[in-house]
Amino acid sequence: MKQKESGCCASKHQKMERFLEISLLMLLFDKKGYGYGLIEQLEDFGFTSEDLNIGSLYRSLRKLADQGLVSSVWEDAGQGPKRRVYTITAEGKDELHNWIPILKERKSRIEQLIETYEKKSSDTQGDKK
Amino acid sequence: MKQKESGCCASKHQKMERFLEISLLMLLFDKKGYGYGLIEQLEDFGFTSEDLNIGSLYRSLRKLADQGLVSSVWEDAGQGPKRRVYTITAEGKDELHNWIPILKERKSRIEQLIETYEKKSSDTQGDKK
DNA sequence: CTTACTATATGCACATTGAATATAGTCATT
DNA sequence: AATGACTATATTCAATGTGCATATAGTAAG
Repeated sequence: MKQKESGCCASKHQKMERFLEISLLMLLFDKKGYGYGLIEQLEDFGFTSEDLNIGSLYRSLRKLADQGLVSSVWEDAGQGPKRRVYTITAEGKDELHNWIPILKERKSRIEQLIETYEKKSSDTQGDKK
Repeated sequence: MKQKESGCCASKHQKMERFLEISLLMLLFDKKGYGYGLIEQLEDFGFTSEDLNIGSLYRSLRKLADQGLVSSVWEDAGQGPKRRVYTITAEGKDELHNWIPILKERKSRIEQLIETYEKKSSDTQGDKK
């Protein structure tokens, strides 16, 4: 039967690629932000300049906008070029809310993998080496 | 500087696609297994028949074999067709070992997202609705 | 004017993925 | 031994996702 595209958190498959999108929604949850400026804020979620690609960032923001999860306006920054400033929508907040249980499940799956490894590797501790 | 392809856990980017590969290595850690039979064992790690694709499974096993992380032989099952039975190699065990800290980091990143959400959503609890 | 920086956006080649399909041996029934 | 159901492995294909490089352009400093 599958859960089909139920509007929320579409895509039954648990892809980690979406981690960036979720992180962006999280950052925008309580205050607006713009692409370039969000980069350093993403460090709070473990993104480093090495593994964060600027192109992917802008594409993700566009994708979120296309889905209606954020809205954007051009704002004059006073200093430097204008910025496309993003604000989360009510739909975006719903989407984020719906992602939480999925994140929790994913977390427990990772936990189980770690626990399984620790159990298995201690069982074979008396091996060679 | 980046960590480059340091032999272990190659690919600096934390892709969740590899979750299947890691799960397979985990299952093969202490006993051999074959493709079709591993499917139900994967349920222990949260894979369901809906989100597990048989084609991806065989491709992952082949990929692991290409990397030298598992080896395979054809075995007569007594019942039914022959099976390509996989066994983890020493390199495969090393790879799995090296993945553990990465899994732990990933887990803590997810935890932080969840905690951040719970904090933020409680801050705005007095909103509408 | 030119250089450096901020900021957004796009093009392209490549990798991953799900779904469908292919291949083929085995088993039970007739 | 012919049929059909099932086990088991493997491959093709189209769609999507990705990193990297590059394009575009406004602003600031000299």
